[in-house]
Formats: sequence, C-alpha cells, structure tokens
Amino acid sequence: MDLSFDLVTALDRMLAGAAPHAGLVEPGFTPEVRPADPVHGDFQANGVLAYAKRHRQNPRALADTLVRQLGELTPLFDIAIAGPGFINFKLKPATLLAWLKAHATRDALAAGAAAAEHGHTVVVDYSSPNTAKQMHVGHLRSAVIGEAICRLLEFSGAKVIRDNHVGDWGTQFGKLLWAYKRHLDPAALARDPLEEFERLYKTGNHAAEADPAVLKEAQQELVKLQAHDPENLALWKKINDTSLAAFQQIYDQLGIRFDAMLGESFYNDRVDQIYRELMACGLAGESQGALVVFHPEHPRFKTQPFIIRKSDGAANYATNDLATILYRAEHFHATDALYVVDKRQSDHFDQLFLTAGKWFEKTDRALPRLEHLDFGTVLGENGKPLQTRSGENIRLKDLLAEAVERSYRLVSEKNPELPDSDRRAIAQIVGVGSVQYADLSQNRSSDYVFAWDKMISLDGNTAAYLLYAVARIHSIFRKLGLPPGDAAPEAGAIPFETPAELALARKLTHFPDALDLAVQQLRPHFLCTYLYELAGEFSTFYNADKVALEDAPVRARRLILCNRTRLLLETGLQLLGLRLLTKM
RNA sequence: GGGGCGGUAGCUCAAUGGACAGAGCAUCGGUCUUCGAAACCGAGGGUUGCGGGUUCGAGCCCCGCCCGCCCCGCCA
Repeated sequence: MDLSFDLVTALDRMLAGAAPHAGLVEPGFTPEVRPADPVHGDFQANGVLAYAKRHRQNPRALADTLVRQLGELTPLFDIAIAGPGFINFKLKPATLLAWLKAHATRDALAAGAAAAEHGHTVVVDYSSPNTAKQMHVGHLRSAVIGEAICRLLEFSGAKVIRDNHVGDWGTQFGKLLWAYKRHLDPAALARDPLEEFERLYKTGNHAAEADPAVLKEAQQELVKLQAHDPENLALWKKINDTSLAAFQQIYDQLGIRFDAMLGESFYNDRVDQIYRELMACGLAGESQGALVVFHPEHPRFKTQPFIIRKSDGAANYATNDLATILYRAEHFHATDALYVVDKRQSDHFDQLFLTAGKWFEKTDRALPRLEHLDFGTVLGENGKPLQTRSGENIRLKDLLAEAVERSYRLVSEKNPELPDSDRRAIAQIVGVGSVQYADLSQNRSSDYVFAWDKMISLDGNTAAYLLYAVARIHSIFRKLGLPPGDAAPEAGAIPFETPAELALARKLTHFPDALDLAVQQLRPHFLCTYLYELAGEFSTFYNADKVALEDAPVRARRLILCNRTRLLLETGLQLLGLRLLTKM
C-alpha cells in the first residue's frame, strides 16, 4: 500500500481485497473504514460487526481472521482489535513522517484531493442580490458560504462556474423609475448613487402605498421598461451598472469574482419556451388565471401550486429559475447546479426541482444534480434577525467596516509597535476574515447569533486564533532566517517521538478526512473544526517542544511539523475564502 | 389546519448508526530570564425536551407528545 492522500479509501480497498482470503464473502462484506477517535487510533474498520451478526459468527474471532490477512499493512500501522470487534489502525511514527514528506506542497495536496470531484461541472448560484438596493446583512451568508463551497469543489477537482443570479428585473423598478422622474436629488446622485436610488425606491414605495394612482403610474413605468422604452431602459441600465460596481467593492473584500453574472433580465426572453414546453408535456395548467404546476403524488404540492406565470401574464422567479436550469444544462453542460439560498425558500426549491425533473424527463434531457444548499438566519443577540436599533437592515459595507475598525483597535492594543500601515492591513484581513469565519464555522443550516466580541476574539474557534497560529509559524522561520517553503532544512529528519510531536503529526495526516467531509456534505464548518483543532495541536506542540535547537535531526522533524502546519492552515483558510498574513 | 427545521453543560455551538456525548466562553487554579503569553496546562459543570420502539450498538433512525422558529397562490 502506498501512502496516498486519502488513507481511508486506501485502507478500505486493502480490507475489501483481503476479506475473501479471510472467508468474508457473501453477502457483501463492507469494511466501513473511517477516521477514529485519537484515543483508539487513526482509523477504524467497523464492518465485521454487522457481517458477524448477519452470519451468526463471533465478531472478535472474525476480526482476528481478517487482521491475519493484513500482513502488508503491519510495517505501516499498529493494528489492534478492540471492544466488540472494532479493528483499529494507528499510523506508526515512521509512517507519519513519510506521509508528511509526500505531502509537502500545495500542489501535492491538490493532486491528492483532485480525484474526488473530477469530471464534475458545477454551477454554483450564490450571492444573487437585487439591484437598486445595497447589499445588507441578509446577503452575507450566501456570498461567504457560496464562495467557500466553490473553492472547496475546485480544489477537489471540479470545474466550477460561479454564477451571480442578480435580481435585476424585478417589480422594484416601476416604483424606482416613478420616483426618479419626480424626486431625484442630482447632488445626492453624484455623491452616492446607490444611496440615492435606495432613497428614491423608498419614496416611490411609500407614495404608491398611500395613493393608488401613484401605484398605477409606477406599474405603467414597469410596463414601459418591459416594452423597451428607450428612456426607461437607459435609466435601468444606469441603475444596474451602479449597483454592480457597488457590489463588486463588497466582493473584492470577500475575495469573490464571478464567472457569470446572468441575472433575471438575461432570462427575460427565454420564458416563453418554458410556458410552451410545460403546457405541451402536460405539466402546467391554468388555475385562477395563473399558469401553475401541481404535483399530484406529493402530499403538499398536490394542492400548493408552483406558479410559473402570474395572472397578469408576467413571469416570476419560478419561471426564471426553470429557464436558468435549462440554460445551465445546455450552455454550461452542468453536471451539478447548487443553490446557496436562505432555507426559508426550501418549498420553492422542492417544487422547482420536482418540476424540472419531470420536464427534463418528458423532453428527454439529462437533468443535472440539483441541490438547495440552505442556510439559516443571522440573528442579533436578542435572538431575532439582526437589524439596527431602528429596525433597518444593516448594510454589508458598514458591517465589514466595523469589523475592520474593531480589529484595528485590537491589533493596535496588542501590537502597538507595528507601523500604522501594517496595523491597517492586518485589521483588514483579520476583520473581514473574522466575519467570514464566524459564518462558516457553524453548520450552515442553523441560525446563528452574530456577536462581535466572540467573532473578533483570539479565544476559541475564531479566524484570529487561526491567523495567529500562522503568524507565529512565520515568525519562527523569520527568526531562523529560513524561507518557509524550503525543503532543505527538513532533510535528515528522524521519526517523531514526543507526545506533542506525535499528536500534531497525527492531526496533520487527517486533513484529507476533514476536506472530504466538508466537500461530500458541502458544509465548510467541518473544515473549520479541523483547522481549529490543528491550530490547537500546534500551540500545544509549540509550547512543549522547542524548534530552534542544536540537535539537527530533531530540529529537522520539528521544522517539518511547523511547515506542514503552516501549509495546511494556509491552504484551509484560503479554501474558506480568507486572506493570509505573516504578522499580526 | 398542513408542512419544514430545531431543542445537547449557565451561555454560544460540535458530534458520518459506533467505543466514556466534545469544544469555546464564563467560573476557579497554575505557567513568561527560553522560538510571539493575542499562547499553554489543569478543575468543576450533562437523565442529549418527554415517553415508547428498531438495532449487537441511538444525541442521530421510526411512532406519539411538549416547546421554539420558519414556510404555505400570483415578492424573491
């Protein structure tokens, strides 16, 4: 057995191959190899338990027979049978060293990881704000989680297409255009256009609510826009361009760059085909003046309609999303389409995917794997959705600015001797990274409480704690005058001996397990948990064992531990979308 | 009314049907003449909402109940 990146899979294959020689055959023995609790070893195989039960055999005796067939593994692992019949595998110190030598660079890690998603073309639909409005805290999670998922999939070998499905064709434009033509403040427009658009939208909205005549006029503006009236179309374009430029400032801070920006307007002239096809294949029918799809086999959707054309004849987001699936399948040849969208829209996606599945089947098309990657709400410390004291949505640019400002104050307090420009740069990385990491480190499906003090803190599972570990490693290499990626000082290393060395080396070799879990479930928090534990093991090691010592072979092996910890922390943080630093 | 998600330590959260349910915060107590103490080490703290069931094994799966949040026809 070679020391492959993915030791779980390698062990699993070994056991499956050895099983017939131990008499484990029908019906289908599966080794069930998985990472183990460190008190038991590195990996455990649980498969003999179920097999022994099915065949009324003694599981411990069966495990023993199987282990006897694993002679090839004994130079690499300590193998033990425990409890009712678990087989435990513990990497030997020399094996740990060999694995770490074989995975010394980012390229080596990427080469190992790339098998998992090879051959997949994944469109990821995330961020997707509405134009003419500023991005607010409600847009945070989709952007942050979506970007992390893109990076995880890319690293795992997928071709990823980042698609920002912006809401650039909504009903908001009627009211906005109405107000623009009557209440525009040119000075405000010049100063901060998006602010002014937002004010105008609110003006129009209030006016329309107060006066049905205004509502009618606003609807007329929308009709004119949709009929491609030159004046309204030019205004619409200006509003969108302004919005997208403002969005990009946020995306730049979050490290996001989209491959496609195909908003609702792009699909505007593609919806007629949807109506035609869905009616032709008998899926859609008229109900209360609207065109809808029911799913008779479904307990709820047999009565809860999926509306694809409103009674006024206009398309809505359902139509749009159907057209988008078709485009992604035909144009991007997507094997997978993922939607990073608020969990409150799960009914919509259930109906969308059901409808698309039947439609594609009836029209003999290949349906990509469609998945709604839901996420919970960002709550304030009162347990309610996070808002300003006056009940407004918190703007994302203000939220990020506050994170940077708080980090600046902290860096200045902890490290006042650094030049101000350095402290500013560090605060930018720590502040934005703290917001990203707080969002990612928790299971995306749950709501989470937004708490500044915990987020920026150096204590606990935070970005600052991880970045601090990275900075300390860089500091070691600076002090020794060694470039951090250099392999030469690692030569002559002898296998690990101290408890702290062994614990850290062991943790390092489990990076693939964490990555696999995060990618398979598309939940970045598994990677966060791992990185936090890794940083913790490093801190323990750093505290217990001195690196810069005279004994060359010991120093070499400790430098390997430092360098690999740095490599994995940096790689992991980048996969999450964070930027890196070397001092803080 | 129908449905979705959740309820785990005082608080915020982890835990792929596997071994004794783990972290952080907070509390209490230790560690800087030594590579960055923004750190480390240790202690206490649990009937996993309640009741049944399936399983060699359940926080996780099934059934019932209680509580909370969210969704349920033309917003997205």
